[in-house]
Amino acid sequence: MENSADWEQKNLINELTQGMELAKQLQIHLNVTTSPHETRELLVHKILNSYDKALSMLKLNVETQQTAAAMGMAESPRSRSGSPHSEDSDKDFKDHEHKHVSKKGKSMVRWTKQVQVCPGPGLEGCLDDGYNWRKYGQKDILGAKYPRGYYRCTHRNVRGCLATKQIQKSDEDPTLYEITYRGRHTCTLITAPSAAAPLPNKQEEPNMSKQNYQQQSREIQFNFQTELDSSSTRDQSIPSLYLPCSVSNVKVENYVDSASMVDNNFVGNLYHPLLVSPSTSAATQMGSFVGDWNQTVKASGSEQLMEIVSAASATNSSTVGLDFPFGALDLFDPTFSFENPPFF
DNA sequence: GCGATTTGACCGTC
DNA sequence: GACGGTCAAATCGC
Repeated sequence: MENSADWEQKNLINELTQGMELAKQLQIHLNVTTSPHETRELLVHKILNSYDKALSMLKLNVETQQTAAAMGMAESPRSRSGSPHSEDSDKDFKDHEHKHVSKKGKSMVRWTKQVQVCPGPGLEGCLDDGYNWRKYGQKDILGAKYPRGYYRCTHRNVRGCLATKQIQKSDEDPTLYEITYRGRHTCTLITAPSAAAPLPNKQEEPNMSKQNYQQQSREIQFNFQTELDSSSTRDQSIPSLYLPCSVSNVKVENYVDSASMVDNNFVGNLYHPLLVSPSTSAATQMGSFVGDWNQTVKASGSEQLMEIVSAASATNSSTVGLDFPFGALDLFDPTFSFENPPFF
């Protein structure tokens, strides 16, 4: 077992190192204006593949450990659960869900993101994170001027996606929203692109029409899924999508969740439409994780990419945990920071 | 009619 | 007991 672990670790280091080298190459190509677009894309694909492999290794490892640990996991179902075996997928799921709910606060991945929205029409669109959210409650919070909205993933009933989020408007600045994400989207792991199509809910509808957004998101997700599934495919262009107009500050409040890490799919989350833009590819964003976790990367416009890549290249960390729960975490926010680095 | 939202009530945690 | 989180019936909108 010990040898096997060493071997896996070496492979992991190799993949991560390779990813870093590729990121460096990409950086060079980005500095050269004459560099063909295809070359950059190719590098992006390679980086993605490299990190995908690394992630798979990590996941496999974690999964093995967690499966054993989960065997003896205590259950604390809530009293209000209905019949355990119902034809209704909703009820069926709820019963399952109640076994996790009581542990949610402590064990689920939770992170907060502050979003400064742009005033004017389509304001709520800035809050969009690309996922389908359904509001299930609203509550006045003690000491808060504005009520807190509770949202869960639309695919919760059908696919058991446990992701939820809370939106709280700031007291001081009404244009500032604090969005707390809990859990991660498992719907994006199981589903075909059409099923996981991100679509802003009514309150967060962006300027783009609902239909267009949905279609575009589906295409993007599909394209990227295809890309990684078949690394030989090189000639597909990277789809583009607008980025939110928000300025965010992200805090990971409770990173390590062994249970959710098991099904964590970082690469899958990279298909997230908002994680894709012409100027900032998912791969280069991944590079930012290789850097110092205490570092706050601040960048804007085209400089953003370079700084993030630099952060990746400047650090020689090969033991970085890449199993991120940041499904909906907006890695493209011009400003993001992590408190309590989740690793090391 | 169906899906999403609202809102009062319930439950668990501290 | 207070508070936050969730449920579920009622309501709304397409």
